[in-house]
Amino acid sequence: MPAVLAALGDETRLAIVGHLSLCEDVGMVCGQFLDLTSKTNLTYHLAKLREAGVITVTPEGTRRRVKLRCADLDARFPGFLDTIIAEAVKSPLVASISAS
Amino acid sequence: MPAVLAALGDETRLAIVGHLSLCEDVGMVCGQFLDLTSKTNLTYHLAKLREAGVITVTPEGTRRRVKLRCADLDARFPGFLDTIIAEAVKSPLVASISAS
DNA sequence: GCTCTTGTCCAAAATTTATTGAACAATTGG
DNA sequence: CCAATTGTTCAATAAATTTTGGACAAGAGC
Repeated sequence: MPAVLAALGDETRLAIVGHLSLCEDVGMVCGQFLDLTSKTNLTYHLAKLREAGVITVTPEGTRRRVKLRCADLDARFPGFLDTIIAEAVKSPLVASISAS
Repeated sequence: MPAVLAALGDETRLAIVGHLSLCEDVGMVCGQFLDLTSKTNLTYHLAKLREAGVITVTPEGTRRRVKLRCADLDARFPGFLDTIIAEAVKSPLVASISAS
């Protein structure tokens, strides 16, 4: 739990989660978050989220599909994710991703 | 919101919140958390929680009474605090405070 | 086999957080 | 007033996190 909170307690990662919540089923590809930060740094942040159990990253050709682990999180911390994403989507950083 | 998450994404502070949730109305006095860390460091962590809007600290003679801002947090992030403290109270650090 | 795209890995640098210790305020109670 | 209690402030250190750049892996398509 502290790990999940720490993972989400960062503007960049919260923006990623916020945006992932807008396309739960489809997920996204790492490159779509390049407005937020550099490619290398993105790998770092996504690793943090993955280690905390917040997202899954599955290879898909030369890409990687990133998805929010909604069901798992809701099972572990009921209601928690809903509150988080309700706030996360308000971040201006989320809009910056959508716009591109 | 990121500030709140960052504030709670720390074992020590989460333990403080967990224990405060056990005595919501009465609150606690800083000295009661000295099992967790040093006096100086406690001032630091409590400041973090206060700045994030998680607790209030009111002078009471030579002491300071620390309280969880349950109502305010629930108004800002409905359901959030409940999930947090449900997990926070499980921390062994919370038990270490109770025992003393 | 090449090349392009998409990401990762690694080591270094920059930044932020957390922790410590010594000295200092404020209040209480004798 | 004096001493004890309770915390704070400040500057310094330690440690963890974030960011960067260069080189590299792995698949896709020509």
